[in-house]
Amino acid sequence: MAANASHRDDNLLEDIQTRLETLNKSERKVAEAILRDPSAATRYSIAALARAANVSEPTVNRFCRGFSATGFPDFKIRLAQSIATGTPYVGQNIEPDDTTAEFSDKIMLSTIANLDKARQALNPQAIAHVIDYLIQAKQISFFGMGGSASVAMDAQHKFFRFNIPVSSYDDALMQRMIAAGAGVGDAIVLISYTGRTREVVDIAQLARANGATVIGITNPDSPLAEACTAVLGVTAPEDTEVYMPMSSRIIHLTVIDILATGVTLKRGPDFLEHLKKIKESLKATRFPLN
Amino acid sequence: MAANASHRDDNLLEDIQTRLETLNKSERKVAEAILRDPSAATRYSIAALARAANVSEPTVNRFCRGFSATGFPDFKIRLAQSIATGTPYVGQNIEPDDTTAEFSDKIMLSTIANLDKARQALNPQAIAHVIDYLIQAKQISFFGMGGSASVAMDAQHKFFRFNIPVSSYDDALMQRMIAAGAGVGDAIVLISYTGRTREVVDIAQLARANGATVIGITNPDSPLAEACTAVLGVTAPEDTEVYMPMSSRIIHLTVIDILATGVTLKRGPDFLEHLKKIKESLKATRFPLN
DNA sequence: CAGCCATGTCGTAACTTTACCCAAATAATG
DNA sequence: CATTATTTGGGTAAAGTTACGACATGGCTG
Repeated sequence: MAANASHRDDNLLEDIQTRLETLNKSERKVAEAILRDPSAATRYSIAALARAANVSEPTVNRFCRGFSATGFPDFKIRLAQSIATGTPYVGQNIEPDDTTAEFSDKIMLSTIANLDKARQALNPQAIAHVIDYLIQAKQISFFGMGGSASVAMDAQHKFFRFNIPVSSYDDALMQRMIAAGAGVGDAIVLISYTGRTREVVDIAQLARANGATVIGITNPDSPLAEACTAVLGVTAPEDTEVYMPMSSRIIHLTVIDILATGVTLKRGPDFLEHLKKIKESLKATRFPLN
Repeated sequence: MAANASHRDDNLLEDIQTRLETLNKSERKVAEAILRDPSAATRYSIAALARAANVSEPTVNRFCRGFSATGFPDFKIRLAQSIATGTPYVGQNIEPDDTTAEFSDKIMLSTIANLDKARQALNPQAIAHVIDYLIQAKQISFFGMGGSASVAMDAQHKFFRFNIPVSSYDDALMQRMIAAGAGVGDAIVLISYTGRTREVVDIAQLARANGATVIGITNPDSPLAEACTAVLGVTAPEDTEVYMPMSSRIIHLTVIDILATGVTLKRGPDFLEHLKKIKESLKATRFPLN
């Protein structure tokens, strides 16, 4: 896992994109040639790329060095990895005249990219702590409003399989009532994209004052994060683009998956039998596979 | 977008792993040398790799050709992509004694891998059709049961912003009632992981018999898929592993994102104003940024 | 108009690939 | 069963590419 971590964080293509402005004339030509068709660039020789960019070979070489590669071949390897990480459309927004194939791909890729960013930002220690809290809880409530309501509901559905009492609420009043009645031994998981919704922060403070364990799946530097016993930070991807959907829901869901898996693992092997029974119980409702 | 699709599906590292048995003595030495440290292999020259594997340079070259590369440099590029595509753990299941960091990473990576598979399998034409159906609909209902209930709910939340009447149901009886009362001009979107739940198939047939447009987001070869007017196939990733969560929900959600975006785009620029207003309306509920 | 930075030309070194050859293993035949 | 074809696996060496460094030139700035 650590082995290739070093290559992970430097998304070369993104770098090229952002540094485009700061480059001088001929290096920009190289950058543009690469961005025009990044995957083709990985197949070019230095001579071919030089020709495509209308510059000389050493210029290409210097360009590569500028991006802290030891030379052109090294640069190509890094570029190849960067492409595979899935960013032909890095930063490229959805345009009104995109074809269905284009915007579909952009959405998929940006979702993937965001998940990967979240993966890198993951804090295993914090996750381990939250799992411990959840295991100790006598009762768990998942709260989410607006777009996070469905995440809370999904969490309930997943945690339902452990035999702790679990509920989810998308209604502010219900949430407030639960928070008011909560106490030591109760865990409340608050899911919020921004972590800035007043109502949600209020509820967190109320529950915590009553002695409940309050867990936030939210933006790490937000009022909500401060109000929680433990926080799983999901740095919100920028929401500047009109058409781009929020991928935060999807990251939140994946975090829920991780928590549920963590709880399952801690429960030990005898618990697996219980899970299998639940799975079996669904078979009767289905058409058999041929 | 199509440009790099060709390289996408061939996971070289996996290939090497599986074909290891079928290789002859010295080619196996090469394979082993690569597998010993794949990311280091991308930095080797052909001579260095030959030395590491105790074979001659042409042997390495022949090995590369065996994996349908045009030569060693091409092979290295493909290897680099294969590593970046994120296969430290792909295929590797979660083990009971995994650390938090390990299983978290595995879940993230497998989710990403599944999303990428879905991306490749995407059928833009089918998506375009479904978008057309949704735009023409006078009313849209999203149906999902069990784990898909939250997906349906999320879809409702997203489509709510377009000013068509939208609802979502996770209750079989309600779904049946809606299906019974549906008619031409109504669109019903059924979300199901397996596509084999009897109840869901029934409902699809009922709604369709009444003239409603029935859209399935489900497994393409399933009874449900056959009962629908249009299907967005999401080939279900294998569900063999006990600990691994189903990533199908996440794929379904992303498909919902794509549909919602498609509808937004078709609605044209004046509609963006409407969306902005909705966004603005939420500001009052939040703590300001600083 | 002097100096410096940006860019290109050319030659060389490193690397990859091809062509050729030998050895071992396998199959075939007397 | 032995001996000889034949195929397969793999290495050596030379030819062909590709990339890199040193140096030269041209354009821009002060």
